[in-house]
Amino acid sequence: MAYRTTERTEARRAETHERITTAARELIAEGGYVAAPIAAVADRAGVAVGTVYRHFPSKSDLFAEVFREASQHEVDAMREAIHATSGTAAQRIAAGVEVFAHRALRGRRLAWALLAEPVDPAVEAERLHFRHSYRDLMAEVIEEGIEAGDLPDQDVDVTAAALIGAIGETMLGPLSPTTNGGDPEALIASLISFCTRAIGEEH
Amino acid sequence: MAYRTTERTEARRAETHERITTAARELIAEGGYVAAPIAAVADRAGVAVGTVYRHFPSKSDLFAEVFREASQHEVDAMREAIHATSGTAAQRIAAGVEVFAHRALRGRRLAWALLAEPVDPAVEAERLHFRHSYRDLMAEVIEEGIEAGDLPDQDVDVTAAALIGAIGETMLGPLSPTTNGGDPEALIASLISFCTRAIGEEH
DNA sequence: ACAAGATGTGAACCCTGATTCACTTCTTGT
DNA sequence: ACAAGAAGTGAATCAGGGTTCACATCTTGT
Repeated sequence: MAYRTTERTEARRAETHERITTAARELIAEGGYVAAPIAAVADRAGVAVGTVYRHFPSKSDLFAEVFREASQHEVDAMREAIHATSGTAAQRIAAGVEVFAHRALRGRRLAWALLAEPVDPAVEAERLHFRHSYRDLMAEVIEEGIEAGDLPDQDVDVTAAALIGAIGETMLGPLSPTTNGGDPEALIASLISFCTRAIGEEH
Repeated sequence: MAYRTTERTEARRAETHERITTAARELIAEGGYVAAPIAAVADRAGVAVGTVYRHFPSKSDLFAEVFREASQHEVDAMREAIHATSGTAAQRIAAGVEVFAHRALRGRRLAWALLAEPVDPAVEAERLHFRHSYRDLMAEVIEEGIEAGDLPDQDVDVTAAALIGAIGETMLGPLSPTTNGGDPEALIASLISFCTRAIGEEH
């Protein structure tokens, strides 16, 4: 063989790869999926269209990866907040919601894209996956709350799913690119009250 | 003028119009939006493609109308269930959820399309509109519950939004064309418990 | 320096599905 | 019966992006 990729070459390849995903993420964060056709991504990344296809078999794959990375970030942040908090289930969930909501508000457009914007099925599948990750976070806390005797018995999975739905829907208002107005902080406080009641914690 | 549309002609036109919307709704109910390109709609309705465009300025308009009619149906059903029920706020909301969930389960594919399937912006706008209708139903009941002293004071709009999110997300599981399994009745019961706790009704 | 393989290029291609429009057919009023 | 307007037709057109591929350039091992 007259060629074997060396470390430096692989690093260069990885860098191009990342330039592409970064470009895609930025475009989505600015204008959503419609604002990110392959040509625009390539342009922003400073490569040719064909290069994108040297790194990703299809547009779906590229966006699935971008989506996955961004979502994982958010899930990790929420997990960290929950794990860093000790106290009742309601307090821990409150911490998670707080972090989720604030991060979402800071990067509204991207949050909206991750949360609700229409996407093609491959990406939708990723979305589903991460919704489940969020549910799992909630379920874990609730489970522990029940075992500790702080929460009444309940179908943990339903409660977790419903909480995630509640959080998502409530945040949709302030996040939506069309709508806007109202005090986000008050809304977050109300949302946390809702969650506290919903898991059945006495106050 | 040598021509003035008469009643019979207008009726015929209305009938064609309806044949088209019905065909579109049926196709969506069977395979979602992707299963309903204009050509397929025209075919099922027994008209030519061009005829569709004599009745609707664009595909978006056609689908917006179909979506609107179908959604209005569902909202009306829920409203009726709520108004037909007397009792505490939780009982009335339970009745609404019950009806919503059962109707959705009966027409899963259509419900999924109305609730969550990716659509173009014009239709998405309709979706937003009807989400608000649902919220308003919830808000009304909660408001009355607070006034009657059955419910603790709370931000009615947030609670209403969160409830709708919770219901939607929870139903997504059984409705999703991909996923399936579990006992829907048990899930609905758990969902109603969740809603009852979430509005803060003592039990 | 040369061969072989890897990476980069971007104009051309293609596919899908919405939309148009010249033409036919049907209705109505005289 | 005829003119005028409305409704219906469907092949042809168009548009927008994703995807390809023949070619150029760069890297590595001998």
